[in-house]
Amino acid sequence: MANEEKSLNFIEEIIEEDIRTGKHGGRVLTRFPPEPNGYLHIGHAKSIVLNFGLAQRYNGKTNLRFDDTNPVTEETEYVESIKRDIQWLGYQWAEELYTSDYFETLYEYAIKLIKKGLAYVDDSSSEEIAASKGTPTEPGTPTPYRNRSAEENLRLFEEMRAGKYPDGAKVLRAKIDLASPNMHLRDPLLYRIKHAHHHRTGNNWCIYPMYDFAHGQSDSIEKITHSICTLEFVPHRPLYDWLIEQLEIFPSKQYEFARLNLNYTVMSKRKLLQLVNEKHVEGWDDPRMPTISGLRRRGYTPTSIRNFCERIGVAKRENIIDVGLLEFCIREDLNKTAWRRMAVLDPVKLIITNYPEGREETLPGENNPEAADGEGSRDIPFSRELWIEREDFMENPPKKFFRLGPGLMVRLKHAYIVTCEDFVKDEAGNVTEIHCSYIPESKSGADTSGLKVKGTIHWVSIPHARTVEVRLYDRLFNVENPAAEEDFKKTLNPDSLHIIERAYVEPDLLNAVPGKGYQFIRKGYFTLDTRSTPDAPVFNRTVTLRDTWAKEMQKE
RNA sequence: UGCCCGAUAGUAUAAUGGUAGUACGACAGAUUUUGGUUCUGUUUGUCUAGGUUCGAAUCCUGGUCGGGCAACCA
Repeated sequence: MANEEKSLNFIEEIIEEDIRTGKHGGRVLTRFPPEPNGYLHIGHAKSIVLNFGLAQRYNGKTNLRFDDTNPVTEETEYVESIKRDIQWLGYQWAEELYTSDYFETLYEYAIKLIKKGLAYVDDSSSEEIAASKGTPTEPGTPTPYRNRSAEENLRLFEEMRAGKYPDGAKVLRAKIDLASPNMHLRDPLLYRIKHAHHHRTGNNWCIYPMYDFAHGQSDSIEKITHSICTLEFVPHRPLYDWLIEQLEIFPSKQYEFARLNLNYTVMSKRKLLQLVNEKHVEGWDDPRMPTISGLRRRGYTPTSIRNFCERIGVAKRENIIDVGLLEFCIREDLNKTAWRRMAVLDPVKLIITNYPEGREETLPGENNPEAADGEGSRDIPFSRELWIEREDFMENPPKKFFRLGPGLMVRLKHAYIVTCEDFVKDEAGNVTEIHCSYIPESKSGADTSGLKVKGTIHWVSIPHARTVEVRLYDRLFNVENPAAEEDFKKTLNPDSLHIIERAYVEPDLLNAVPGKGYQFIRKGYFTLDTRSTPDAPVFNRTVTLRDTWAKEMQKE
């Protein structure tokens, strides 16, 4: 199995073939080209891992290029968040570039096209142009401006740049084929007028290139060898190639893969922005969001996200990945790295009747049972009165219930075996106290009792307990594919956030380090929230533990 | 009904004319001081109809189904 090679995805095959045939001298240069108009999400992570991963694998490099050709939606805040997220994922770009750096070159390219008679200024309105493009089954018709001379086009285009015309008055279009079966070849728009402030070029420009006249050209300027994008750009490829050919510039090639879709969430920036703007979530980094910053705040690790992106594969077929796979990846990582701690989220009091009042013990608890050396241990205070989880006691337990109930015996993790002898209920019928006796010879690490118990439960000593806030998250949407709904917001899960204001934790948890994952034994993985303070600690639940018992109970 | 892309277990993804495999899930069992982890086993698949071939998931043709394309968005 060690010599079994990992199979290649179709892009790796293309690259290996290119290297084999000596294309570009074996050079591999990819790019990650986000538009700075929103935060990166897990779908971008797939693209990042693909682009940067390919470069790493084939001894190449990856540029970070902000595709900032639409000044009205783009902001510096997004630039910063994008850079932070990429680095957090563990990648470093070769160069930080902006399409806006190429505005002058792009303008010259446009001039060249005009001079070749391959572009013209069109005075038609947006509606007129749309109408004249025809339909997929009917060819388009030329507008009255299609046959302007190169000289006139040159003059008009220069005037556009000079600011002589208002927004929408004129556009520059490529002159290709109004009857093309590919709508993108029906004289696509190249430049439009926007008297808008640009986050980098300020007010230097009032004309801005369209995606199709910017992306491929930028790839070419940077000498990108493999320009990898998502499937919706497949029909753009002939235009991508046409422009590079007519401009006679470096022949970058575009390859398309299927974007990531995850069930029970939405992935479009527009929809995510809507959730943020309409306050359905706390912000772009809300732990329920599929954004990189949301996942980070939730407690996901870069390793887990990278593993996820590698496991899902790369192909051209539409897909919807089960969010369970993402959860598997974070559990897999955290299981190996998270330190174990005890926390009681829904407390009920347990009194050890034969344990002397006022007596205390300090018990050792290994930090990480998955590590060979346990990664050391912390001290856990133990006493006569403990908080335990309410669900760990049942008045009338079913046969396979390996926890507490009248007469039942369990081990208190890292401590003693106790037997339940009695319990107290209030007038409403709620259990308020559970009375147990402990077996002194059963102390963890020095057990001479010879007893074997099926269940082990976690606990927190009441006099030593610290109080923290705990936030439990569930999926944001109740349906698998919210985007397919008429109104996706109607399928928001109203219970996606459950706040426990007072949970009891062992004292050492106050030493928790931001960014580190902790396993609350038997409850799940948690991490400090970014809004947590030493005076008011807040923990986010990253993911629950697998719970076969809960599944068993659900069957009945 | 113009053009383009795609179709392999529940979900993804391999097999590049020669044994349909892997991961996650599901199910069963073993281990376990976390009903966690780990380990073992089981289950489920080539959209369809033809054709080429000794042999087809793979090549060809027709069909079916899914997705995309007619923003002064990217």
